[in-house]
Amino acid sequence: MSQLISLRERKRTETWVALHAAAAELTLAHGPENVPVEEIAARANVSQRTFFNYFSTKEDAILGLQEPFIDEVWLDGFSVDHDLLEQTSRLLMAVVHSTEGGEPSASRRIEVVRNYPHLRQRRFSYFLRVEQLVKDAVAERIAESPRWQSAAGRHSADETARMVVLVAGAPMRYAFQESINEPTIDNQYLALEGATALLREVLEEIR
Amino acid sequence: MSQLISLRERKRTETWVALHAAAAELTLAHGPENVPVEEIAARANVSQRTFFNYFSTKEDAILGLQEPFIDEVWLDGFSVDHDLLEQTSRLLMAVVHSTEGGEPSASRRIEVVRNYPHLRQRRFSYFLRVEQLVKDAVAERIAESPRWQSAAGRHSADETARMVVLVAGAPMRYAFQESINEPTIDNQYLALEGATALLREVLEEIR
DNA sequence: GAGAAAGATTGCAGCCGCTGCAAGTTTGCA
DNA sequence: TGCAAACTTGCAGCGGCTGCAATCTTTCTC
Repeated sequence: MSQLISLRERKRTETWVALHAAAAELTLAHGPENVPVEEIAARANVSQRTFFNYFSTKEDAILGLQEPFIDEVWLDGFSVDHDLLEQTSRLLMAVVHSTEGGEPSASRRIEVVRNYPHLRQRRFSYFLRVEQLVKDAVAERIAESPRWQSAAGRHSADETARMVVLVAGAPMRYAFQESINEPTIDNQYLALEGATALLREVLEEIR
Repeated sequence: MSQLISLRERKRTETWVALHAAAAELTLAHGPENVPVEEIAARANVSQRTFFNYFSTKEDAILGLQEPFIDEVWLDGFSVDHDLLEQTSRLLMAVVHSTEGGEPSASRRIEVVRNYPHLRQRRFSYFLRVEQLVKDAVAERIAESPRWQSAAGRHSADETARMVVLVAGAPMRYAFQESINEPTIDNQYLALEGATALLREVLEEIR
């Protein structure tokens, strides 16, 4: 009864973490090009073959990326009729935050991403998958909302949701970049606050 | 006097085109995984080694990507005081359009991108570089504009420009996706028109 | 128009990321 | 305790990509 999760499962996440940590640390020390997968695996006490059972790519290991998912809980207070922009923005952030893992790895990841543009790109293209996931969730809600059915007119829920996510994603992209440029801002949520405000200002001004 | 460009230069772009064409065609025929670089090079009558003198990556060759740049001409009518959103959007499109080359390769590229998600991601991350380029151009203009100096208040020109590009980039990302989903729309400019309109509607509704 | 300089192409040898397979080991469950 | 499912591992191999040094082609200069 003490073990809510099986030994197997525990072991698995353990080596996952070990591999990610090893990959990130070695990368920070020597640069991604100078760190063979073999070395990463060795540092985590597994074979090279096992490494590729956990990550399909060396870059994924360095960044500690895993399949994004949406926890139903995050959708609890979610209403498309109120502050849709900010809510969607937060939902995006929640997904990224959960799959990227908070913990000490956060600052490590930021430093990695800051130093190596190639990895930055990888992270952004990971964000694309997240956006798609969120888009589907939002589209579903919009489709159910009476308000949007009349309002959005000739556009489908999916089309509208896609655009909403694109706009709502802007603060998050911005926050990504901000955390790269502004090392002192560790907490990306902070950057996100500022970005959302800035977004509103820009939209106001652009009108 | 007949040769405004040197023979060397002509030859170079010739084999560039040949390589890109070979890569794209073979990919459409057999899928990117089943097309070794050796085969692409052979079809373009060059050695494999030469291939890598032209493209740093097989994927780049398939998509025909090259370093993005901003032609000064495109900035002629550009004013940050009027329709900034649409103008920036068009600037983004101009850059992408010029570097991706119009010609017959356009429809080929769309098909490639539609069929292979991995290449789609590559194209998107290419778009990131374009955005950064455009951001710098816009930031410069904003910095010079009296209107923005008073308006944007506590944000720097660079910050503001970054956000503007992010929002203005939304229709373009949307158009990318649209051209993927809606095969009949060959001309991405058309998709862009619709996307910009949709963006305005969404912004209106979201308020 | 000859010869030097600059640029492009090529083969070769080799590193390393990544994969499929088949055998071995560990964990979960009845 | 014994079987099934999950996980690890070694091995052999493909193929993308690189540096290097030799050769060939275009351009420049006088």
